[in-house]
Amino acid sequence: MNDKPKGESPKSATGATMADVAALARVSRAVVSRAFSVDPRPISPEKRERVLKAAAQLGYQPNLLAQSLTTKRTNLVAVVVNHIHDLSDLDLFDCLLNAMQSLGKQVLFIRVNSVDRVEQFLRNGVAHHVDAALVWSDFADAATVRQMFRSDFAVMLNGRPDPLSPAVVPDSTIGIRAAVRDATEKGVRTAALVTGRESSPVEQARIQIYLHALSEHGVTLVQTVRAGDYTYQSGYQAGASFLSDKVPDAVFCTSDASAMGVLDACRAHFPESRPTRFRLYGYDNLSLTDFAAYPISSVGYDQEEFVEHIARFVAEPNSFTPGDPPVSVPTRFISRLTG
Amino acid sequence: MNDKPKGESPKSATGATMADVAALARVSRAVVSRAFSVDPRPISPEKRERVLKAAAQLGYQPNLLAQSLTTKRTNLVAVVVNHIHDLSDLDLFDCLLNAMQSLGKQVLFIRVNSVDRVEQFLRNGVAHHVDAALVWSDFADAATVRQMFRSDFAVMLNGRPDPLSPAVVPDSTIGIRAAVRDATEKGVRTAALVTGRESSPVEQARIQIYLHALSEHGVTLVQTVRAGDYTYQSGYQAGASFLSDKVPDAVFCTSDASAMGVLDACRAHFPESRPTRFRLYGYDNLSLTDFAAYPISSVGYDQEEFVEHIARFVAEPNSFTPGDPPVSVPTRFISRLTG
DNA sequence: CTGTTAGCGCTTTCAA
DNA sequence: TTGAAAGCGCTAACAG
Repeated sequence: MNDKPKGESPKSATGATMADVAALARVSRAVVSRAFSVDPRPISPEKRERVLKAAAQLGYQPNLLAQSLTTKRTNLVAVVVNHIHDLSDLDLFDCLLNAMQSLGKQVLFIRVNSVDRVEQFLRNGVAHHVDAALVWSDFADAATVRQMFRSDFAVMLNGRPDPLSPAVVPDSTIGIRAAVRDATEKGVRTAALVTGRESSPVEQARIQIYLHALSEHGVTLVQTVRAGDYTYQSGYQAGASFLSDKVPDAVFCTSDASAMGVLDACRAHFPESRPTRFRLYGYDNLSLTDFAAYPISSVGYDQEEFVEHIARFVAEPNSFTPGDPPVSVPTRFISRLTG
Repeated sequence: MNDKPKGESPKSATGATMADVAALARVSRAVVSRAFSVDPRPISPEKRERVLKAAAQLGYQPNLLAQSLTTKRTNLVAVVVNHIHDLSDLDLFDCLLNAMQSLGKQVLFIRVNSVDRVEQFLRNGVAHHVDAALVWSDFADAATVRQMFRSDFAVMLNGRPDPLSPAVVPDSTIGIRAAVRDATEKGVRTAALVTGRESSPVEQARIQIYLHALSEHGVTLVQTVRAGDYTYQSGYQAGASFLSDKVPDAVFCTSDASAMGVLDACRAHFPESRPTRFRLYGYDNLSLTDFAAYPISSVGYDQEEFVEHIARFVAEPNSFTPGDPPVSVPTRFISRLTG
């Protein structure tokens, strides 16, 4: 109890500052700094004790913004997305948020649904000072991201790898091949492919893998339907293609959302719980495919595992060496009623 | 083109600073500050021109962290949630993110799925310095939030209003009454209520409104099923209650997710596309209820409108005066196949 | 309109 | 081990 701190009085509006604590504990500000430092710094136990006590008394909180001015580290991580409409995002982001927070990072969500927004963020915001940027949005390549955020550390998750940045990508090959194999084992000989937004590199790659897997297993691709984007609605429209007499043995969709649309479009005409005229395969393994109404066979990866890789890169940036190949997370085939 | 800036050379690692620009443009740092200020400050057009040009040349970006050290404003807004599992979140957060960014704010997502996490955030992070906290999580009251974030500006969206903080709440009454009225008009006399996590004040209030609306319309509540939380799975389990011969005329669920579960549970036994033995009403008006498989009559509010109110509070904190009542956003009833 | 001068709250040499 | 002092990058009076 120091009844007369000699520094200026704590301004409750702003919160107590280091100077207030230093005055109360009768030490220098430097000592306060050391007392709060995470890595060991020279300080006598008694003084540390005094400081901590004084801090508690004043309700002192180190100002991390001020801190970051000198340390150049903000404990902020940016998550850059096109939007968060996609159902698949929900499952992932909760997991991600949790992981980042466990690392002591706080997550800045940045939505860039068009390229012209990029400019806006260059002007605006604290975003420049994040420790790392986790990039889902495919609006930009790694180079752009690295300059957009002053951070030199971007983790690419948008299928646009870059030798200078770490990347994590699901390895669709395994899962898709398993799906196609499953189909052939059930007698599928012809197939249709329902694709999403083809400007996305991820989608491009996925399509190639399907094409390859199909030909590899001797399945003839008789039809390709561009469904516009990964939405239910686009899938529903695409579904109209499969109502005629002449339908392929199987329909592969590059997203579960589209597959759900296809399924419902068929149900609108033939009220079975699954399309009996063809087998249906989705992609993403949305938690929704566990709902009874959408028992869609799908391809997915372990999101915890995916996020773990990201977290590792964030926690130990040095675990990445320029030139390292993208980390790949295996996918697997999940069989459900439609497949 | 100044071929010899007289200040220190720009350190490309950190990025150019105000001093670099000032040197290049041959003005004082204060002038640079003014040139970049949003609100009008005295500066001659020529000098502003020179500064902007120099800045462009150097790729200078004002450091908003440093800025906030003096201005006490960070342009950061915290969104505090329990988690982002709920399907209803998806629709809302994208909208919110967009709105905040339009205001030039960046959004910090903070996930506090348990009360003990609060402590962690008190120690950690930049969160203390946000300009505003938008609170969905019901883990804490306004007072706690106000001290958790040093910000004195919290917007309560969790149904825990506080005289000192603005709040926005959906006015469930309108929509729920409309739903019940719709039911009675269709001959409903008895009803069951499927409830969610009752520790949530929002849920508590919602239940009361249902009870009131039911009795008001002369509908007898014959059964209440606690479905645990707002999930499909809990709804599915609850659905078992409605498979016997003796079922109520209508089942009201306090969330669409539960209603979807109830619907599928019934379908598992009676393969109609809607439960023919009772009418089914949900709540939230999830975009999923527009999917053909879940044509659930529901109660919802206009999310754009909801978010607009929030945005207004953030943009003009003074539009709130302590003691003001919560802003309420009307809900409406959306009739679909099941209702 | 402009430049000078203090800070904002904290970290980090560098002597003591 | 400690404290003084010099910044980090920027804003905000205050004279001129």
